[in-house]
Amino acid sequence: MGPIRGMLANAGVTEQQWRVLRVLAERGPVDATQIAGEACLLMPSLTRILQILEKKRFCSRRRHPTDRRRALVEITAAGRALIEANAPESNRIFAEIEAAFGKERLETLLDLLNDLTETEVVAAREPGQGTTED
Amino acid sequence: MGPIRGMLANAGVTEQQWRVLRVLAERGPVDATQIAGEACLLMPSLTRILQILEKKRFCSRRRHPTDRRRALVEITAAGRALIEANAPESNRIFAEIEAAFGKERLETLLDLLNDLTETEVVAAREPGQGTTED
DNA sequence: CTCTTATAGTTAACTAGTTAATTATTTTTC
DNA sequence: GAAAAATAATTAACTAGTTAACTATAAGAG
Repeated sequence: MGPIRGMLANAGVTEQQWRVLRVLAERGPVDATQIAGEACLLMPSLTRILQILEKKRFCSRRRHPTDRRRALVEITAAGRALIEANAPESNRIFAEIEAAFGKERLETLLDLLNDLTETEVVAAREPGQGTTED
Repeated sequence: MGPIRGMLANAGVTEQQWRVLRVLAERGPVDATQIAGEACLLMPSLTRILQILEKKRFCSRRRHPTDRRRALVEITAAGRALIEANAPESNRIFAEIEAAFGKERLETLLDLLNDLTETEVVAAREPGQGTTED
């Protein structure tokens, strides 16, 4: 992520803030839990990131109309401008990495990582005490 | 790393502290830069981790005999005891992951990750201005 | 030998990951 | 419909990643 981080540092946002902004740009107004899922963030991290993005005027929040527990988060014009200003360079860098590393190998890598995540959860169970299952 | 972290939490250390302790146990007295290299940590992180480990009496430091800039860090008996108490379970968990995920696939994954790290560095160079090279 | 440069390590400031506790609201159950 | 359980989000406390600035010591150049 080095090159991407450098570019984003110039734009004044971090990698995670950028990821959240992209979710907001693509999905329109969404609640925090959905952002967390799509941006791979835990809720406490997301809470802080949204506070920062709001302070920077890159997003705004309002109450969910029918469920007052939820927030509806929306990107602002400034946020969208930031995305549009940096998306080409971001895409260029990713394309360069993909080309240098090999598209197939990159896909293999991502597949393996996904599988490993699932594998670990299974391996996390303590052996020999399966009282509720089976 | 979930299962490992759970085990280490019981032992009162974090993943990174554990990694540093293992380097200390395997290498004997070493300077901080070498620990950072082997444990994949940046120096500022390592500085903090060593301070914590020292506070917990799991390691100690003294001056390097010929270079007073360097520290020589060494594991204590308590640190070694912690390693010995937890190494079997740690190895068991890793073996379980390896078995569930597949030894070959795990090796492939690690190889790909190493390659990607190197690839990214190359991709980081700005294109079109190679004045010093070529 | 002194001035410059490089190296080892620390500190500072900010951001994020992690777990647990907490608040507010909604849904379920009796 | 009220008590209990579940859910959305926040806060707190701690640890670590990251960059930059800084201190102390060592090595090299004149």
